[in-house]
Amino acid sequence: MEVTETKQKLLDIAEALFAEKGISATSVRNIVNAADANLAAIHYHFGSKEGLVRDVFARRIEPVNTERLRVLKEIMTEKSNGAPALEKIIEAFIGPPLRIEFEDKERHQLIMKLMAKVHAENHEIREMVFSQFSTMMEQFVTALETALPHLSRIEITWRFMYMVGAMFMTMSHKPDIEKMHLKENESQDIEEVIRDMIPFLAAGFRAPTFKAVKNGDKE
Amino acid sequence: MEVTETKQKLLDIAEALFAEKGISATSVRNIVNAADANLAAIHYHFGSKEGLVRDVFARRIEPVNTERLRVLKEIMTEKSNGAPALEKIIEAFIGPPLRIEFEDKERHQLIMKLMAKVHAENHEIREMVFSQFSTMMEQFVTALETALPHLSRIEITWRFMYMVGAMFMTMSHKPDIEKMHLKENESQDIEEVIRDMIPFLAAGFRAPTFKAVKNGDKE
DNA sequence: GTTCGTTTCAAACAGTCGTTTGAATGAATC
DNA sequence: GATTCATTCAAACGACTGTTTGAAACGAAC
Repeated sequence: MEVTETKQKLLDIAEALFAEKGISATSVRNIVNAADANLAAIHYHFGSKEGLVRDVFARRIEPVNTERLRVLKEIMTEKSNGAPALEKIIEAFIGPPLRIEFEDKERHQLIMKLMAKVHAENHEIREMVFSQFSTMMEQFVTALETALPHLSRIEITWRFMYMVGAMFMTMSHKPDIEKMHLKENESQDIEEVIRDMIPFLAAGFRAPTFKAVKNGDKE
Repeated sequence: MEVTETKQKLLDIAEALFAEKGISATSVRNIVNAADANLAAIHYHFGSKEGLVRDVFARRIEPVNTERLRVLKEIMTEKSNGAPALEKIIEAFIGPPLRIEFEDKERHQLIMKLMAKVHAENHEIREMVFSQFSTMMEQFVTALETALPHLSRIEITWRFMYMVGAMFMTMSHKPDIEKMHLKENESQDIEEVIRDMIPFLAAGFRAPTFKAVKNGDKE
């Protein structure tokens, strides 16, 4: 269908430009020029620039969160032997967003930078992303509560946020780290990166709280 | 001196607006209006908007990094009994930026959000911040190498980035977490937050690598 | 009291911003 | 072949962007 071709192209190119320069620094003229489309195309297809921004994000976020919750549900039902494995919950959260590069090889860096950028741009976009995020987060925090009975809910929430931060850093700075430590144009396999994140995060989650250490608690 | 008053006011208000709306979404007219200054004031005092942006960041970043390195040096010289304490290195890194709110109570949230926002705005600002950051980071990674002999330099770099991510999340989402778990207008003491971050991060740093676990290594 | 250097001011510069308009296109339906 | 529909197009809208200008205001130094 030739109809959706322009729309698709606008989404793709807008995504790339947003990731590169930021949303408010990217003009609709930048986008339509790069997409070989007319200036009015964005308003025809998306109503406004904001509509385009919303669609750009929605297209990426929704499948990631759906996959996260699917895997989490799988883990929580199959935990026949007591508590669910902490490592599996972590993997269910950080795996899907980091792994999308394999469906979309060429522009994985762009998507990742874009996702990391959500936290800086405000508008209603941040609200939209956050509303989708917070309901999913609650389910993960609840799952983590069963795996980490020594932590209160607020303590788990804090540590969950640390995990989010680690994930974002990986998203936006994987190429920088590779540039520092690897040979030119060499790239670390994302599965390897995910595998190496998990021991760090799992050990962090399992760590006794400052309060527990102070009181000399065993667990 | 009445001279610097306007300049100071511009820096303060620009900082607040940048943190609130982002840099490229904040116009020089927004700033001078909020500061009750003339439109040309920014170009008179800073040469350009970009000069203002640079000064806004430099004013906050330099003292933080100086303090970080001062404390790190202190730790590394007093480690008479073998390896330096991992917890102290972590504290030297996350403490100073999180603690600046006590020097600047009213707008601590703004500063924090602004810092977290650096990673999204590109320009030469990101370069400037990153160049200041990377030399400091190298010194911390080197210090961590002595404290964590079981990790390679790239593994430490990755985990260091996770720590940076955790720090940024704390910077930009502390109020959100408080809103979720505390009574209205109640706020968590930043010293308490720092204290609770350290066990998480220290345990993460100490965690054996995936490779080590797979090979059945003891340490 | 006049000169000097610093700072502030109003006004205008050329561009760019997101958005709107109404006509032109082209393929599908009758 | 005419009609209908979604899509594209060039042109213009007013508002806003960062920057520049030259005059006005200011206190300090002589």
